[in-house]
Amino acid sequence: MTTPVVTRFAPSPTGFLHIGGARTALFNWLYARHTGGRMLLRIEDTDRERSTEEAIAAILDGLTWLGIDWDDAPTFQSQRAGRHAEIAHELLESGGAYRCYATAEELAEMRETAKAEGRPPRYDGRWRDRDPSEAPEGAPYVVRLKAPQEGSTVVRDAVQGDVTFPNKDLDDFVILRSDGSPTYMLAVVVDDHDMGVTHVVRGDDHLTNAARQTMIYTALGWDVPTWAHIPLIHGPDGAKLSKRHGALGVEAYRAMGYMPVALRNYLVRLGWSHGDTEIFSTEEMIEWFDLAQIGRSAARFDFAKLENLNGHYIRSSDDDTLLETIDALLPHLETGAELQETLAGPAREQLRQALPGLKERAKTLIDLIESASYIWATRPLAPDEKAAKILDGDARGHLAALADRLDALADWTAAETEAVVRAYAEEAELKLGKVAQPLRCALTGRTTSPPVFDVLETLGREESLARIRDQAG
RNA sequence: GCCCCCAUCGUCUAGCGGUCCAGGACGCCGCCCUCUCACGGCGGAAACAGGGGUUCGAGUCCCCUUGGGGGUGCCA
Repeated sequence: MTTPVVTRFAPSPTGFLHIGGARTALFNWLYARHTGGRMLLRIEDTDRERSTEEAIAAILDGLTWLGIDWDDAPTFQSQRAGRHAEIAHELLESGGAYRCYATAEELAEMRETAKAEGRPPRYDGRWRDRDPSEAPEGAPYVVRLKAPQEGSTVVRDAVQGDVTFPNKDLDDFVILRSDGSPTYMLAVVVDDHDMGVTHVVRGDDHLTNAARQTMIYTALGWDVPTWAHIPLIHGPDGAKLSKRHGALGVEAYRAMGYMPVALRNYLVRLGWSHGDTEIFSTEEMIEWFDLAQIGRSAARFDFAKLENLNGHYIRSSDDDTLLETIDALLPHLETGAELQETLAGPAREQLRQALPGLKERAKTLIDLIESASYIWATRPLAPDEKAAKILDGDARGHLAALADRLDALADWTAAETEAVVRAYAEEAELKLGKVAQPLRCALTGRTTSPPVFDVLETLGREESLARIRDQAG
């Protein structure tokens, strides 16, 4: 009989759910679902200064959007401070911890001397073995763990293997602050233990903490959970992910038009693999996910691949699903309200019908919406804004020049137009398609690029417009 | 500084001692399909960081170097 797996995702609500956190949550979720266990959610709001309600909402919203759910109500670490302190005092009584009266100045000095002497900056244990009677009367104190000084602590990690830390490198860290509040180190251990967490799946940056936490578990006589420290996600340049890169909240990805399935699929392949498989359904992910296949090296975030995946999911979504996805996205877009209104009318049906043709070339939902904008564009278009939206500045100029040439032909045919367009494109060293597409589509009566009418209208080419319409039948 | 981790195409990765003159995917480049773009199809360039070992045999195991990253708080 094996204990059912309990994982947890424990974000600190000091910002949004960033991409790394999202993947950590995903891995925890997949592992729990794979094993038939549970995934719990714990909000680590111990740092009252930096924790905000908005951040909590953003995190829950982000998880939900990604399709990650959790079992039971979320635990709020801040509400468990009493329990944390209780354990700290237990440790104090059992001799596993001690009171330290060193002041901030002393600590700073300690660090500086250590640095100057080329030693690692660690607490020197000055109160470790001192008699409590020596304590300054009524002075504030912190509680430090009486960490073993000899030997080593081994973190048995499901991803990293056994990682050994010499105990002499780990000092007597603080577990209870002078104001009686617990530090992260203590709080995590107590919470994970109380919540019955069996597997701690989190970022690589916590590996050293795992050693310290192991010490707490040991001092308490508790079972150490299975660790799984997953490699971090880096920016495209290999440096730690920052705002500069993709360390945006997941809501930013939503706003950029990425579908949750696509982001999830992208994320799961960052650091984890199942042979050569690239596309996973949710069921497949759950079925195949395992800690053993998680890689050990950091991965770089690559927008191009995400985009490709997104395009894949847009193409393979059926029209109704796509429509629903767009509906869900609209509230999160700046111009969404307007569009929502539009799509409540007949434009909705037009959009649905245009979708099969449109979705073939869209990389994001934003692309999709923009390429469909001819449906609800107000006519005649305001020259500068709307036209620019449809064609960029250069293309617009080229189109005008092209229209000039076409007008110069007395009675042009599709073939002639083709020739003129080709010649022009060659002279202007243009990608043929960019300029020619709208015209050619119009000539053949294709509607894949309806903007041509709008553009010609905008350019005031009434004559050209009439001809094209004629030609197109 | 000290401790820890990592290291296969530009990127994500497969590879768990021989079947690897290293496979897939994205991106890139050609060609095909085609009224354009896209989709799709076909093909191509592109990697085991370097050096020592171990072994009959190393991308795969060990060590060193180099290069990345993380940690080193009364933050989490």
